[in-house]
Amino acid sequence: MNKLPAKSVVLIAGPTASGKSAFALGMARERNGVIINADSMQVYRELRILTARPSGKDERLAPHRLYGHTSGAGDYSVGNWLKEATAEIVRCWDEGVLPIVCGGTGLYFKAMEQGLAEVPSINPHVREKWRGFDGDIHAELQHRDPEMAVRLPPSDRQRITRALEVFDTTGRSLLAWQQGAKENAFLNKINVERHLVNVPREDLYARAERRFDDMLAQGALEEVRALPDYPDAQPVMKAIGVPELRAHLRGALSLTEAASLAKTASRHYIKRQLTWWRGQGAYWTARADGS
RNA sequence: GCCCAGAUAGCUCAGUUGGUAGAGCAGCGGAUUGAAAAUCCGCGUGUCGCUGGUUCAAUUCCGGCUCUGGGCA
Repeated sequence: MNKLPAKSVVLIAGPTASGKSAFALGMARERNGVIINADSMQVYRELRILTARPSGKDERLAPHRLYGHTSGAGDYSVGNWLKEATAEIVRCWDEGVLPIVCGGTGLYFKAMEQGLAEVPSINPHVREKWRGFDGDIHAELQHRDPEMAVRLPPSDRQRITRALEVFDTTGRSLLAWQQGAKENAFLNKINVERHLVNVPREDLYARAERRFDDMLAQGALEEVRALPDYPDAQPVMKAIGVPELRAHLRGALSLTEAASLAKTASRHYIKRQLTWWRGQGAYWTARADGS
């Protein structure tokens, strides 16, 4: 592969258990690169085994950034990631090394490629108010922000909550905020090399299932036992395997049942990732030159 | 060997007072702009165990058989 012009970035995306981390590692070694994490769960320091974070050995073979660098106690999300990841990319350029963004969180890549609405941070009080709201949340949105309400099914509490907290703290519809997102896309004028690591679905399923057993053998259960008792709503608590193993630790499930449920959750996740990338055809499938 | 209860979608089961059947889970498709490993939407034809009989019509009623639980010997 040829050396890319000065301001360039490599993006490596793909479903979980596709082998993208190894691919990124090989590339980083060959091309003097730095690997920047684009996985929403691998950022949490509490979960190394369960999120299949690169090992200490891998980290010694090439520089890795944004892996296990934050606590699950916080409220990390796309906005934080985009800010940190772009800072890391710029730093790579300054140092003359190749930034390789690698991960499986489609939304993170989308935010980097297409921009993210610059919504001010939400007042914690307002956030709490809506997350804990007990009544007809969709009716509340309908009342304040009918435009968003039409776009969201009453069952999608998460997005409705977001729309409400944005409207409540900014006085503007989330829709209005989202309109301006495109212009600030970070990768607009940058040389981008894309790789979509693809593996047949059956293989992904089989690998993910085997990998979960490996995780257990490596001490995933201890990792979950050591996890502080954060509220269930914290993203870390939703990592695949955490709810299942916690249920086992509290005696509600046998280890076998917990493992089986976690494997099912992995399959669901892989399926959603495949759907995501299929849908991103315009940005990826056409431009990715594969592995 | 006898008695009882089951046998319906890949799995767990519901149901049809006789007019060929439906939920949950799994699976598949889709959406996706600050919780995204999250959140949400859509998709259900399967010899209703086999075989005779009654009936215009049986998965549903009756008989026999097979298998699976449980009980009695």
